Amino acid sequence: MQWPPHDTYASAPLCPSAPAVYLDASFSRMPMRLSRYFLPVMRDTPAEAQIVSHRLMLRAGMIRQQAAGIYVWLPLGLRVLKKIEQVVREEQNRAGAVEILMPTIQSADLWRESGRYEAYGAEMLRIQDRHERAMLFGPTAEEVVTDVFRAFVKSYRDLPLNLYNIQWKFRDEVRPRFGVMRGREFLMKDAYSFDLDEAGARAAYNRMFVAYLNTFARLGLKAIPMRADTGPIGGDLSHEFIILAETGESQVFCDRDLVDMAAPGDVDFYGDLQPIVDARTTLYAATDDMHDAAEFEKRVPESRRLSARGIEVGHIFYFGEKYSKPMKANVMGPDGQEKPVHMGSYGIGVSRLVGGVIEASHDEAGIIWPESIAPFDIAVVNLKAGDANADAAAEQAYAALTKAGRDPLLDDTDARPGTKFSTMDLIGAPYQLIIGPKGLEKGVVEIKTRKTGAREELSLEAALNRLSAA
RNA sequence: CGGGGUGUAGCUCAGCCUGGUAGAGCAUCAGCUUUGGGAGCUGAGGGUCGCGAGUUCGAAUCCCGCCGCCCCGACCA
Repeated sequence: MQWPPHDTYASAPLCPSAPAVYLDASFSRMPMRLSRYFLPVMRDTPAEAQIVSHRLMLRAGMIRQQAAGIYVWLPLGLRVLKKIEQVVREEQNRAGAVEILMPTIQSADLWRESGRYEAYGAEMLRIQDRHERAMLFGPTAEEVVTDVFRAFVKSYRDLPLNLYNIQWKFRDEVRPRFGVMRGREFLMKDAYSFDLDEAGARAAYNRMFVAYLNTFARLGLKAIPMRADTGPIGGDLSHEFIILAETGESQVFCDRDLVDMAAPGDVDFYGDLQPIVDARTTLYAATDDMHDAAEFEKRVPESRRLSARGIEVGHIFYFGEKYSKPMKANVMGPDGQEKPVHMGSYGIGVSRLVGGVIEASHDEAGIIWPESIAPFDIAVVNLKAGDANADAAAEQAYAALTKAGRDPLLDDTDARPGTKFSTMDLIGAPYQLIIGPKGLEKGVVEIKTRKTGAREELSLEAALNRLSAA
């Protein structure tokens, strides 16, 4: 096939209707008009979906199941996924972690070194390449990152180091369910810290702990760190971050005071983070497998005892020399002695969070996105496409909001008003700017706040000022 | 992996028990009428009834095998 000359691409806009300024690979801003978009919403609820996030993601045209626990991400879902990914990335970077990208397909040999090739059960998807070499679709990446580390880092002077990646993983769950909340293929942020000793590792752990608080807060979630099982390693350095939702997978118990504890926000990640961590780990909080009813009642006054369902959205873990020792990831210490590096790993289920956010934020009509990750932040609804006044006002609004750096979706289709309202409520943009001929005759448009349902009539100019400023 | 379901039009489902030419609503397309919270009328298109092998004159329906998907449990980011 003959490819067009390169400058054909260079000169042609990727989408004829979209000025170059629209293009943004991070999806942080990509205004769209519905007539040119792909938004296959469904009125009926597919029978296979049981929980609300799964139902709403299917109905809103965010995903399509391709096989059990494996999904196609449709445009609307992909936008949210990318926006969550970007929030996670920014907070990892802020906490000093450095992004890499590791392969999805890994060599079995690495896993034999750590001993996990045999230890990992049927959840690991084992595959063979054409040379009959044993490969696998990575369920996690400790081995790969340890291999990277040992190849390049030899001295304590290069520590601390935290490498993370955001990559698709595969775990061949016996029973995938809850849509993307427990798929087999899932997008995960996994970070790996490397330190000279346990004290250094604890500081690394605290940085991720705080980064997680900030990350989930930016996603509009109240995430509570709960002590998790540390397994054979022991110690107190493992926490699951749990969001509360009625459909949560596990029962959790905690002190109510933890629920509304504010995120730390701007902190010095290389200062002392221990007080921040302590403030959130001294109060009682446990998942059912770690729960101690007697201790719960002893430590938490009855009025503050909270028993609820929770969804795990993050997990941080210190595991010391578990991988560095068998894989010989050693560093030279200041004392001239070579020793295995101390490691920790820190996961966030990025694709799971899409479902998790919906579980935590929806109503009968559909999804209610937090502004930070909404696929579109403003839905501009032209109630009567084809009406000259409505068209002009809607186009003006769309252009102004785009220019103001917002991320609007313009519904310029000729569907009926009721259909438009239902669709926009379903896909959950935080604000709807409703423009119709009747309002324009009176000189007003309407702003509807999705979360509260509050509507306000005001002039187009005032509406644009308000929505541009946010 | 144990237990229980289910598979019929894009979606939700009826028909299966008791075998006899494939159905409804929504969606799609055309036309007309409508137009501020999922419109109405008329017409049209759309299905190897999951796959395979049986029984039978005849199978969506009965028998056997396989596969997919869902739910409960165990397991899990």
